[in-house]
Amino acid sequence: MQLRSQVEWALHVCAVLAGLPEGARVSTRALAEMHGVPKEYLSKALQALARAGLIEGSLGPRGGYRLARPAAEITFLDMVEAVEGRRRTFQCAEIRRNNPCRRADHVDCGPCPIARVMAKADAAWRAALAEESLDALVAALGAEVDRDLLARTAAWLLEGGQPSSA
Amino acid sequence: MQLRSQVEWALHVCAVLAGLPEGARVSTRALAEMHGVPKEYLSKALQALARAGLIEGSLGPRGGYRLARPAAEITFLDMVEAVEGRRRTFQCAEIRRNNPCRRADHVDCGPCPIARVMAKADAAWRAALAEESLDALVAALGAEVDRDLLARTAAWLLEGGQPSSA
DNA sequence: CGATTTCGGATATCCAATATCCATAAGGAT
DNA sequence: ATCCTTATGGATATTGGATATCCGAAATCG
Repeated sequence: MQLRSQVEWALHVCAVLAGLPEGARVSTRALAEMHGVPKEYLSKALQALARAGLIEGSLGPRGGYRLARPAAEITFLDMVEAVEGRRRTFQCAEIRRNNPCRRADHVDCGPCPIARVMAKADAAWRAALAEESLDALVAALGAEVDRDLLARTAAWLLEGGQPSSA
Repeated sequence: MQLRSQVEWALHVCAVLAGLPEGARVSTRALAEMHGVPKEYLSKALQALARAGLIEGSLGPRGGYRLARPAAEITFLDMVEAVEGRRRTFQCAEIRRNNPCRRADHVDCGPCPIARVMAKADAAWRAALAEESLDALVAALGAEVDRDLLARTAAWLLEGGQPSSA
């Protein structure tokens, strides 16, 4: 049970966007080059984030993506679910119904107790993700990462990154 | 991000075994018929549970599986990890290292803050699973499921289930 | 011995994740 | 107006893991 690699990309991209001056846009190409991932495929993750209302893109030269709302109002859960979807990690197939000892008219009293436990664990995972906001992440990065590197990276992104030929 | 269907099977199988008289064995065939799943494939899940020391199989006629230790000492986490493995749901690929703005000699101060958050959520999920024991599940089933159905199913299993031809 | 059952390797099948390509629409620069 | 840049979204490989089946070997029981 692995999260898609797109989730990791999305989280890093949002962290980058949140660390830039408000309203600044960055192109998919620059984001892809920065993280060393395929541009066309990263684009799908960005589209998912945009559909979820977390970021917004604009067309044309100097176009690109920026956050659609303040980083304080974006949680890890928002970002993960935007890319990964909201389906629970455990999907109950109700195999208890296959028991040949059941009468044809048997009715279950309630949801499968096994599924209930798994759903509780799933909820705990999502709750932990919902507790962490994007701006807290940016604060942590600001405290831990070399300031010069952050500044150079921001400048590089705002210039559009290296043209793909260089 | 979906758990394998084998996880669901394993949980149901353990619940069944825990509900039987101590030491009673049930064959893979009976378990597969009861749950309506392919015998040979279910067998793989049972082997994983056995490798993890949760159940133990025995060869020969009247052979089969039984719990390897008391249901009170088996948690959902034990069962899930036995089948699904212990790899974290989020695998950090360290894509921050791909940033072209980095100096060649750059050294990170600590683990990727993004991975830290994801690991915390993963830990919350596992903690929730570790809190639920197999015997609590059996108790819940005993309280919720029709007593007659439980008794009929147990008898059916101990008799080896329907021969596959019937 | 013969029937039953687990064990584990080999193999086939299926599907979602991964990855690429392209036509289209739209915005900015000149 | 025209050209370049960029996001959008559909179509289409490619890949790897999950799913599923088969079979020989070993062990056990009657």
